[in-house]
Amino acid sequence: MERSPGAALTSSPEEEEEKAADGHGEEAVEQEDEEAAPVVLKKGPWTTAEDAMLVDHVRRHGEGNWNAVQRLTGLLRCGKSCRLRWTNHLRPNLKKGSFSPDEEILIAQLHAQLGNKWARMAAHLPGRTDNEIKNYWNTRTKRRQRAGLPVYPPEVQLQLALAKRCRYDDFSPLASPQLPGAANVQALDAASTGYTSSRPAPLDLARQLAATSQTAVQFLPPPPFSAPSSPWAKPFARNAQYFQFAHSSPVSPSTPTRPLHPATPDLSLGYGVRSTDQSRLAPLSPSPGPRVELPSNQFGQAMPPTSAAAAGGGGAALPDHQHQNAASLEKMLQELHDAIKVDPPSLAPANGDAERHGGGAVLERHGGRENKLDGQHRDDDMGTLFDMMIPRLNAAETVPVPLPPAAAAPNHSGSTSQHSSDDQDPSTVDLGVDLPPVAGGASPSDQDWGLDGVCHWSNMSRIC
DNA sequence: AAACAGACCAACCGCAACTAT
DNA sequence: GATAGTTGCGGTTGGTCTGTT
Repeated sequence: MERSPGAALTSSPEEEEEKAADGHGEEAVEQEDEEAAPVVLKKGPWTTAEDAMLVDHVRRHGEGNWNAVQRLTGLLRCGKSCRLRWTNHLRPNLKKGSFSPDEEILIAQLHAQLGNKWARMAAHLPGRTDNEIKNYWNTRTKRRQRAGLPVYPPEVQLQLALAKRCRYDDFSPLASPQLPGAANVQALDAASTGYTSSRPAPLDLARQLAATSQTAVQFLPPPPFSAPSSPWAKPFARNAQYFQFAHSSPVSPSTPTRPLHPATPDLSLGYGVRSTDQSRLAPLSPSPGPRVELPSNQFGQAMPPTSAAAAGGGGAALPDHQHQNAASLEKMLQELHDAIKVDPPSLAPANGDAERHGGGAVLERHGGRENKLDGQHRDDDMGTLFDMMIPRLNAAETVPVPLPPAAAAPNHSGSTSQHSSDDQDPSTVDLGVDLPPVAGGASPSDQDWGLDGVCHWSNMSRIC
């Protein structure tokens, strides 16, 4: 193990650059090595001269053997630091700049599937580093949590809800056939990364649900990078509009576009809620392999029940597409009711389309089984799902729906820390659905989302 | 203009897995 | 198999930038 000996050198970058330029030749370091003198390694920001030395070293010797860099070049950096610098800043084909909207969506999906597996996520985002993704995610989740906004975009929330509904034990014996054309991150993960649990990741279950029931929850590739606006970091009203667009360019080689399934209802909930079948939501989980890693869920705090409403930016003056979204949600909810065979709370008028979906049998079978957990979780799950969806319906249809108290259990850990992440029981995965205190008679939707623009990212700083 | 807060970013630290001896 | 060295990963920290008061 390498430990940084001694105190870090503290001087200005200019000074360090000068030192690096004229002071640290190979001879000097070799001399030090011969004398076995302790080398005080430098810490802190890299100078351009150091970068040049490192680049030159990699050009000559290739990547790897990072501890030799200091020995061969005289660079007063530990191997770990060199590797980090190269990986995060110097290696070619790095993509700098802010994340595109589609990258943001993909990150959310990957995080929902993988948890805080930044390196694995980075593998699906060419040119991006794990550190970059990690910083991005932590910053935005912290901001969103503070604002009481959902951590995940609605489409991912829905998949999580489905996954939560379908407990692991219910599905573990089932095969998980790949959906048609589902070349995706999961396939890559399953093939190239190690899963460490014997149970499938939560989002696997949504896929299994989709495959088992004929309700066909479809998971499609993420949107391309050429979106005109950020669907997540921008006001949701605009998001919904954006996701009405049709795209075709692939995100990356690992997330190719795929043919759309013509007979598949769209369950993408907000980000891609369309009355058509054009959801591009990527498959979020591979077929359960021999080892399945459960996603860490470090977000103990849940989302407000109105989170889904944000996707549509619903409000008194709903644009047409948002009405469509609401109708689509309504239909989706009805389908889920039918599929899971749980009486929903009184909602908007039932949609007759729901009965044409024949997913109920299988789901009923699973839902009817006694779970390891107490029987309440079933209601909790549905409540969670309803909570995500109903407020949005409320916003669109002004149908008041009482929120199940079970889903209102807040968890205000308020931290994005990893401490609770990896050991959390995935069967109790928090969907990020939280119920902030609702004051007065206004609905959460009206209070929290869209109607007055408080959900806009630009307003975040003022919320708290 | 100054103070402050938040966002963003780069880098470090500790740990674990992997590999070579 | 044991040990040391190396690499990779994830969490955290601290500095800088930017917007707000």
